[in-house]
Amino acid sequence: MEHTKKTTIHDIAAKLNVTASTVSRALNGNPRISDSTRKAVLKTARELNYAPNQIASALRSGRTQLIGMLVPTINRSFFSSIIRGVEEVANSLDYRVIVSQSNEAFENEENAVKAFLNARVDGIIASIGKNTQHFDHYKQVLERGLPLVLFDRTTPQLLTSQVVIDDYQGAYLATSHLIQQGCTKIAHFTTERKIDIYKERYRGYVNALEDHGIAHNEASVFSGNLQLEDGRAHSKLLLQQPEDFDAIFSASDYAAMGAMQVLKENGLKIPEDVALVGFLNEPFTSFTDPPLTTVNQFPIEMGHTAANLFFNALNSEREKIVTKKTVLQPELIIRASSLKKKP
Amino acid sequence: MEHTKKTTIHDIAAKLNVTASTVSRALNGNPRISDSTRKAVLKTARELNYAPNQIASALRSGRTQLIGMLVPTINRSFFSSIIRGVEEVANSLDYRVIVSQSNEAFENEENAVKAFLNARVDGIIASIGKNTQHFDHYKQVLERGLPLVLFDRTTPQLLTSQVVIDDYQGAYLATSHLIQQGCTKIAHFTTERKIDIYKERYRGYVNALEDHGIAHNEASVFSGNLQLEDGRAHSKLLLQQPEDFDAIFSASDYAAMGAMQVLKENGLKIPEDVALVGFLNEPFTSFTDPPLTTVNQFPIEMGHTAANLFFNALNSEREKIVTKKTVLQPELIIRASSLKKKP
DNA sequence: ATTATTTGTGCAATCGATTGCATAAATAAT
DNA sequence: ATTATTTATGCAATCGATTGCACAAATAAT
Repeated sequence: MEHTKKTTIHDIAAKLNVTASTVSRALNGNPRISDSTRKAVLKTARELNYAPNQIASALRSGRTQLIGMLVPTINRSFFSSIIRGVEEVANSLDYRVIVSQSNEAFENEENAVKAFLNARVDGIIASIGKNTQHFDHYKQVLERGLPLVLFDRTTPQLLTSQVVIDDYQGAYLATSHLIQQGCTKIAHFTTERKIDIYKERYRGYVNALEDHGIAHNEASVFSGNLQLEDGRAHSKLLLQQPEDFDAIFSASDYAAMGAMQVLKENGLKIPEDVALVGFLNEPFTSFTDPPLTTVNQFPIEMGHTAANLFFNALNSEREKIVTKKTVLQPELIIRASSLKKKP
Repeated sequence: MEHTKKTTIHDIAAKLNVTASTVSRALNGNPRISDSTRKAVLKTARELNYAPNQIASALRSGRTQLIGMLVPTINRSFFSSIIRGVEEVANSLDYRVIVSQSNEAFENEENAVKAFLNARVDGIIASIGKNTQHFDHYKQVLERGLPLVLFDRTTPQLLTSQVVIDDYQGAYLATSHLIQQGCTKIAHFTTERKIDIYKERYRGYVNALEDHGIAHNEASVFSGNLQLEDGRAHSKLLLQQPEDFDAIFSASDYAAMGAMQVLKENGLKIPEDVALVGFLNEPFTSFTDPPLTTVNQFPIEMGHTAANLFFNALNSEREKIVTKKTVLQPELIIRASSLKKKP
């Protein structure tokens, strides 16, 4: 099969009896090209169905129009929505997004960043893995003068732009809501992991209790991996404890779901006997019975913000890169699992 | 800030008093290089922290190690899982994946393919949008001799490798299962859209009924957009109809979920009064009450398969590209929503 | 010992677009 | 009419790696 040979600026140049330089300048809007030449070039380019070879352009100019995007897991709603958000902004500016996943493995994370650098991406947008040991690979990115934007899972050890949601505020809203619904004995599911976001949620929970004059009892806080099974296990313990409880605020929707299952299995009514609030607005939360109250993190908007920060950094003078930490406000989505009073 | 200048093969060459050609050959395992030189080159490369400039390599060799991947929507579990699957295989072979989404808009689809070609990807893996008007943009890909793999939403109009699941079989399994559970009046939710996969599911439904000697009644088939609201609407109609029904097989989990809601709102018990089966194994299906029986499409495996077909095409002689249609077998995941008899 | 073959490197062109510098032609200034 | 300036284009190097061809040195064959 005869492959359509791709047209280059040289083909256009030959047809018009000018040089490739002239064509290149005409196509790039260089003002030193006469109107007549420019029009002729554009016309011929269209006729020959010219498409620029971005690889050649990238080699010469040093800009590939590629963004490397690293997430722990591609097929988790939160992350895929962020990718979506980044893609939307990037594509509108004629940038493309390369995705890689770390699967929470430090080695994968290092390799992905290296691969991005070898592919000569113009910068990186990433969420740090749970098992990250150090940040040397990210520092290399910064040393090369490339924009680096961290989202959701960030670190103060890197001086670079970041986007997070206000986890404290989300937890505070969630807990306050439960209190407003008349709950006073509110358990909390969290994790030991040293990731800031969970500490912040814990802090929001504690502060909301205190601000409403409720003594916070450390026996009501359960630590695990925040998966469905953890939520189930914590709930069983709760049921065995002598202390009563009338609500659970879980730092993850999955663990909240585990709680919902166990509570229902034990004949407890939600929200009448126990009110339930999760975190993250996983897609399934609107389909549980009852639907689960949760905290929306606006992942698509987070993606937009990350992309905007990226392009800010990209377009600023290297010396003047403004590193900016953007904190998005979460939203409490109130559903039946916590709604004891009719509003 | 001083940016670490990237080392090139010329730096290595200079240090060893050889030429760049020799270095290039040594690094690429060309057999015409002596062992001693090769070792020296590798050693120096390591010392200088050399990383190849893939852009330069791509320009010369014509291979970018990039795969363009086009999906309708990035943040839908099915598609993000396929992306995940493709990414896993691609990364293990040192290829990177660029993702774009069409949002089901034909124009976006065309633009994405063009952008991929301009970025000089080595090939494309795509799922056709619902509103695709023609396939010229895909034909261009093939004319350039680039591998093109279609998954899930494919078309016989393009002679290229494809991966689909056996929708007919999935529907047949689902319907047969309902019959085995004792159901005889089984409604079906489908869509008018001219996409093969839904026709196949419809066919599987009808054939399963006939094979079990159950007359198929067109009044039990409801057509819509297969979203939650459609499922709700269809179910309300079903309840108003004089004919009785004891099961619903929905071609989508969302519509099945809508049915579950309406049935429960009307005091019907699932599965005792009406058994329910969906399709796609959306993540939420295991969290509904009762959990929803559905058909698993193995999206990650589908991504693996798509990637493998891609690399097969890439590595075969252009003249001999074997276009292969792979049909994956789906799995019926039986959950409480359809389990009337204890097994 | 002479010719043929193999082995290891170098030379230089190439991939396609970009860009600093030079230069011819056209226009403006004196 | 001559010089200065502007305008439009060409020349050639460059980005970094790859590769066909040439060629000297080393080894094998006669």
